[in-house]
Amino acid sequence: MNPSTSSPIPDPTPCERCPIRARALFQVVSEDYIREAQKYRTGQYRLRAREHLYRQNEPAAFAYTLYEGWVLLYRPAGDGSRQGLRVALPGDFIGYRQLHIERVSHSAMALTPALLCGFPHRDLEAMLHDQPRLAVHLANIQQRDMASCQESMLGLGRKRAEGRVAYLLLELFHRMRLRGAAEGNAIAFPLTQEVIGDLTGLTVVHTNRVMQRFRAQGLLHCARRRLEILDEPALAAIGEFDLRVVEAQFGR
Amino acid sequence: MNPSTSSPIPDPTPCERCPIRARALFQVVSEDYIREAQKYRTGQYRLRAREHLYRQNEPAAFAYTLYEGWVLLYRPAGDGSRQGLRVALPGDFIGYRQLHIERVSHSAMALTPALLCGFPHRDLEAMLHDQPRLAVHLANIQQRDMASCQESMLGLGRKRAEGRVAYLLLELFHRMRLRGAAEGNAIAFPLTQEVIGDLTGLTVVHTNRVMQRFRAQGLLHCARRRLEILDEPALAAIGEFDLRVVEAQFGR
DNA sequence: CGGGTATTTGACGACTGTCAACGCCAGTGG
DNA sequence: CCACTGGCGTTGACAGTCGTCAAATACCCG
Repeated sequence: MNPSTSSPIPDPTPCERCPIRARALFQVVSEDYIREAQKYRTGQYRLRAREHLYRQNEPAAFAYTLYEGWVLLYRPAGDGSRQGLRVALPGDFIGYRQLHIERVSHSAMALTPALLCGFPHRDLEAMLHDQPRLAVHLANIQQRDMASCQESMLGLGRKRAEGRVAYLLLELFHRMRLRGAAEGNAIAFPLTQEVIGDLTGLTVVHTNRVMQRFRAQGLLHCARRRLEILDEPALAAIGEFDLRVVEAQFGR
Repeated sequence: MNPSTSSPIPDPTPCERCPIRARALFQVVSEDYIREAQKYRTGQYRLRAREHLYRQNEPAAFAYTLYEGWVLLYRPAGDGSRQGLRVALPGDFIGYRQLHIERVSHSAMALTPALLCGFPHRDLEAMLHDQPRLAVHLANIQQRDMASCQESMLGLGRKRAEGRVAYLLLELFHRMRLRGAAEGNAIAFPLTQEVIGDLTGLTVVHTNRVMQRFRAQGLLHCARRRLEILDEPALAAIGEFDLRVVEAQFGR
């Protein structure tokens, strides 16, 4: 559980003005408005691997755009385990929460060194009022997350271990591919089997057995923080993975 | 699976102008605006129990406010089973989907006779532009649904059968109670054990065994479409149910 | 009263978790 | 260069939760 010794609030260090356009959220807002707002409101944050961006029940002050690295969003469970909710990849929008409500419902931990742009909720709300298009876009982002969340519920409730793992791996592979980060049929892949287990509702031990079966059947090759998809049709069948759905959700 | 014989599109019959204020979504919009918009845009729909409001992959044209009855939102699974996503109760907002994207990701079926207010997506989008407060409010509704969805993921991935069922029953009881629809520690409860199984990722048979154990232990009494909570503390412990969380999400 | 729907029961087995231990590998420090 | 350390992956034995199949019973509504 949350160690009471360490500060619950991570210590991201805001740096110079964020150099990148916060693609995920602000792409629909006029450039002028962004420039105006970001000039004094946006900070840049760096996290080391395993560092938390925020934790459940913290008063959340910022929303973020992930620029570099992978971040795990998860819900801590009562017994000390955790349920992975989503893996945020570069370009993703993180940490929006109900306006006027104090606390975040989940935790966010960097899986790799990560670079993020932060934006205060307070200002975000103001921008929503000034820029209706932004609000519509935000609603769409949320709706996309929602569809992904429902897909996960289907997996957790109705698929067996192999199906859940196969789906997760293919989803991550294609999300990376869609942002041009694949090398052929391989991607950089920083997830440990423990994290895969967290995301699929499995134990490490069982995750390991599934991965080994996949490897033995020549479906994939996963080692040294790289994942190579060797037999996508087979994996897609096992995981009931539909590329068109993922492209519609995460493609653009 | 979906019987190819019956029309995939249900046949809701729009009636006279919706007499109720669409509380869930439009409560923040000026009364004048609502009157203006609803005068010619909103229709009323009636469903019988088991009738579908819409089905997955249908081109969705409407969003709805549920006025009377219970509606099950679910994702059909490949093997003909289904994963329940959420139970919509009177007052809930249903069916918003990504603007500009054609198809709904899930299905919605009435569990009881139901009465709904429909609102075309096209007009909703226009209203979002005109009424920024509405957009913020919509984002909040979505965020609330998102938190509920994450809670479900935690349950499906990390709790065992008894915990999932206990949580579901308490959640539904308190959601009904919060809208004044409880009689003491009992509510009208139209869910069959099959639907409970759909929502908790269990089979009917196992759901039945869990329910019987609860009954044998004197934790609840469930029969004749009524649910009575006899030992809430025990159920809350089993389901890791936190009333404050649910009140924060569904209260108001 | 009859037919369909919902609940219940039993036997059986598979999937997955638990516990405990071992091995591999990279980074670190001597 | 080597020993040490911690993280991660791997293995085996075993238990139990939960699914499957099949059938009987209870309930509801026309």
